[in-house]
Amino acid sequence: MARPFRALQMPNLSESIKNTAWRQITESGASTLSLRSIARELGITAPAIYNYFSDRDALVTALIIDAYASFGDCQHAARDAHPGPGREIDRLRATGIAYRKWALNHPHRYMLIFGSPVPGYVPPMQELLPVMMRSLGALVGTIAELHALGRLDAGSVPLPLVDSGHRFFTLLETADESMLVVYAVSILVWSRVHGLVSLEITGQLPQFVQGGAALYRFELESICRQFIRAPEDEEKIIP
Amino acid sequence: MARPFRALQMPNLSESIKNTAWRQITESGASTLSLRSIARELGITAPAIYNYFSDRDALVTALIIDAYASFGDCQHAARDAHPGPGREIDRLRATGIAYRKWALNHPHRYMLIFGSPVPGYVPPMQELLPVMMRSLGALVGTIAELHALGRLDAGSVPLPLVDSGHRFFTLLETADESMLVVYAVSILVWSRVHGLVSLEITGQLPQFVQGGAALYRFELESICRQFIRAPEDEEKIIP
DNA sequence: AGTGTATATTTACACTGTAAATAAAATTAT
DNA sequence: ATAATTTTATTTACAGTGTAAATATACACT
Repeated sequence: MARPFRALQMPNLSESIKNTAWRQITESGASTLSLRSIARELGITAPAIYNYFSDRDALVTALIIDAYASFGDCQHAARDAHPGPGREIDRLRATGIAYRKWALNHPHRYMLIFGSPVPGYVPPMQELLPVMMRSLGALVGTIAELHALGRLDAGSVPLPLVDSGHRFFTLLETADESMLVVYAVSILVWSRVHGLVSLEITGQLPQFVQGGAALYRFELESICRQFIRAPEDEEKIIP
Repeated sequence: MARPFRALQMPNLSESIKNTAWRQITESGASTLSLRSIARELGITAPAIYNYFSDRDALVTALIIDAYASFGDCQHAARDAHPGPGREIDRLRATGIAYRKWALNHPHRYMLIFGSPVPGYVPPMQELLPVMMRSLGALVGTIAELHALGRLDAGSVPLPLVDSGHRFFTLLETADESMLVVYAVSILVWSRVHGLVSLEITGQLPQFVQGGAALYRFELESICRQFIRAPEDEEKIIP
């Protein structure tokens, strides 16, 4: 007996595989992910998965892409909740708060995309870079808005040395030189929220501090204080 | 045939096991660590390791403790390279530079202790906390010195809410209330260097920036600028 | 109807951690 | 010196993993 006709019971098996994979990941961590256990839970055999994902790594990559999409959606939603001119700082704060919130809600997904994810898995960057860029686009975009308004105080931040041949360079929508300072500041901001959030998620912060929320808010305000200068109020000065 | 007499050839097998484990980790990552491959490389059988480490997790824990010791030694050596009063900021900078240097020299060890280490491994915090505290003691100590000199500008940093029953509380050498602000600032500083270093190590920074050194130096200076105020120069003001 | 392709199965192999029983070497006690 | 004991390694075994190969069936198209 081979291939009992299940085609009507499991319409899109590819999605089902990813779903149960997520379930197992959020339940017992990304480390115990196993093709056999996924197949067992779905009532199929393990090699059947190879029709949908050529590899275990291919499945992990698909999961990572989904995670980036979910993360990016949250980031953009938070930013777009404060539209209009004059509310750039609100947008920056909102993306910051949403960053930690999403990470705490999906700690395994966060570690899957921003930490060292899975044993032996090396992320295919050329495939992940687009979704990664898009997910961080909410932050970068807001920083760019502040820069355009002349309200970005980057200090003497070292500019990224991006060579034109680098693949990343082609992904910049507006690749003009003035954007480099935006990317430098974005990276610094990203690294700061990532540092605090990753320590909190991996359980190394609660050993010291209960309630990472207050510490995180303080850090967000420090970031705003360092990189944002007050509006120029040109009407008041010029006349 | 059982137990060929090898006792003279392998004096301290426990150390040899850890050494080859480190070799395999630095060679192909902490994920591909395998008791069997360690045994194979040492010319013994896999179950023999169980005489020295009750578990695979026990071996990983031993490795983590060693990594903390190595990291802590570097941190303290960097700090102690600038002794004497009036050089507190040099000590802070030195520990910061040494932090990144050690992490880049031992990326797998860094991820082993500060990232999500190994599949299915949950770190026994009550065992790791002492070495962890000691390794971060160089930073905390320097921050405490600055605080004692009245040069710490903590702003309105939220204080850690440590309950007296918490095990961490008993580990503080000087558990007076005034130290809480020192710990809060230390955590913030730690999270910032960790954020940048972990992004760089996991290969997510080079996609954007080549040369994380300049960015890291900028971040260290930002940290100093935020948390350290100029010395009071009492001789100049009072008379 | 017949053919072809997609999808699943079975089987198999090389790996992993680890438990149990066993045996020899090393140490200690008599 | 001989006997008993402990330490340290062995072999064997089991359950689990990813994945390659061959096979067989359901479905779609000609």
